[in-house]
Amino acid sequence: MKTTLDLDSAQHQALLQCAFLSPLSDAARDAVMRTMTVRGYQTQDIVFREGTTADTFCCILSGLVRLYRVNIDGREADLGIFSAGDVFGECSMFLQNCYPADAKVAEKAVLAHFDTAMVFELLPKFPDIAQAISGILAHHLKAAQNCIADDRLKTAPQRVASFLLARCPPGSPSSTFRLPYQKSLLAGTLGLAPEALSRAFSQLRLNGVSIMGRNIAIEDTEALRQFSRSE
Amino acid sequence: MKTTLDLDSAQHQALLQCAFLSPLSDAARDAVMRTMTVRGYQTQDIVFREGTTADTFCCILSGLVRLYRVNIDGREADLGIFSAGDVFGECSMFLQNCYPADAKVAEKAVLAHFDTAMVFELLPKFPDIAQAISGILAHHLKAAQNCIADDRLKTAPQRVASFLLARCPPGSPSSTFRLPYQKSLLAGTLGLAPEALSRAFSQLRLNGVSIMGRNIAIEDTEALRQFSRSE
DNA sequence: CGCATCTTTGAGGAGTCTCAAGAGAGGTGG
DNA sequence: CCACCTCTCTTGAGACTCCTCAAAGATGCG
Repeated sequence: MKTTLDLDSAQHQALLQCAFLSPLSDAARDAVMRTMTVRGYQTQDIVFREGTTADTFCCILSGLVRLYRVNIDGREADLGIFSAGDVFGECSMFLQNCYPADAKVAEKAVLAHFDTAMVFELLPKFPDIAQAISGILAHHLKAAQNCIADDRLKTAPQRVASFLLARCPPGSPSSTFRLPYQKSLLAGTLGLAPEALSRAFSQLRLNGVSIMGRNIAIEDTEALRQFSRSE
Repeated sequence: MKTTLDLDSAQHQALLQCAFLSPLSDAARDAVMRTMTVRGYQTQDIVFREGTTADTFCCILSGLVRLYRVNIDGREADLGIFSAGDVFGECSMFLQNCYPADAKVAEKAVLAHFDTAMVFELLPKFPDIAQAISGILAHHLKAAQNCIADDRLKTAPQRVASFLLARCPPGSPSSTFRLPYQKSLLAGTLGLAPEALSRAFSQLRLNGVSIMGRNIAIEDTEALRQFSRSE
């Protein structure tokens, strides 16, 4: 394990509890950790670009990374935002070592890189590695399908409501929390222009949602859930 | 291998060349084939429903299957259409044995079912099985990401153009072929109302595409590719 | 405290959906 | 072989959602 940075305890925890490492046996974890490099990034740094050779895939130890596609005109479509403990870029391992999208740092980050080729070599010896990666892929796939379904079936305020409900503790009748990142980023992941997100929030005020800067208070989660499904 | 139906040679070929079985070693293939059941379906038959327990995942031997999500109002959003040789429902194996969408037969089909629990048991013994499934998941994920990006960056005519170009032999300056299924199904997979697809086709006539029923002729693939990326 | 960045609001327009009606294709039976 | 029926597809008109551009108002950082 080669680290060019000292990790704090939260970063260590993110690493060991991520969906890639946490299900592994000790032997498999040791083996993949030997292919690992840790690197720090500044906001706006490019982690990788679509179509380039995939040498590594990443686990986020801290910070935020945005995955997106770019148009020929330079317009961008967000595929997801990843935060501490998330794994991304792993699918390149099964796509001819080619990244299927761009990844850019959205907030100063520390990333653990695993060597794609070396981990691939380990698959036959440690069956639990492929299983862990399958689990990650399945969750990413389900998230992408959720995104497609929401884009096609829900209006902007309904999508925002779904997003907010996903970060309420399940079962609680009301909830208060802070948005995990700035609103323009959130707008992107929901497939909206920033102005549309702003207007969606205004409309949610009528449904018992208070917005003060990044702080959100939801009066009645059950009523909001109702709204998020049909108006 | 338990078959309740006789398979023709095309169905046999679809089975053996599918992304699940074709990369496997003989021993692994034999093992998973022992968990297999083959069943015939009529159009509109439900293969499985979102949220139900996933006993099996499927390989299509012939026919068409539509994967979609349903709204509380009954509105549907298509996640994909699968045809002979395609595998679907495999992600349930890593999602607590729970299907993430509905699957319905769109055209009279014969499906090979693999037992989810039994195949899962085989993963430690045959590492290539998890690897094959990872490959399928990665391709499904990339397709879903393509879908999100196209929905957000392209207009209806551009999405239709992309779809048509994807079924032209690569490198050919012009091309003629038949749509793989009826237009209302195609509209669904592109996230369009049937009327919008019809209007998109009208507009593509101005870009050198002839439409006669299901038969398509593309005059200049390169020009159409240009159009599909930016207007 | 001042500046840069992010967010909100307004107005206008592009794109797609819905509903409704007409045209076409494909299959069935006389 | 043709008339008929059904199903699919096309066309039109109007409404709605969301985007774009522009400017004003917050927010946060040095």
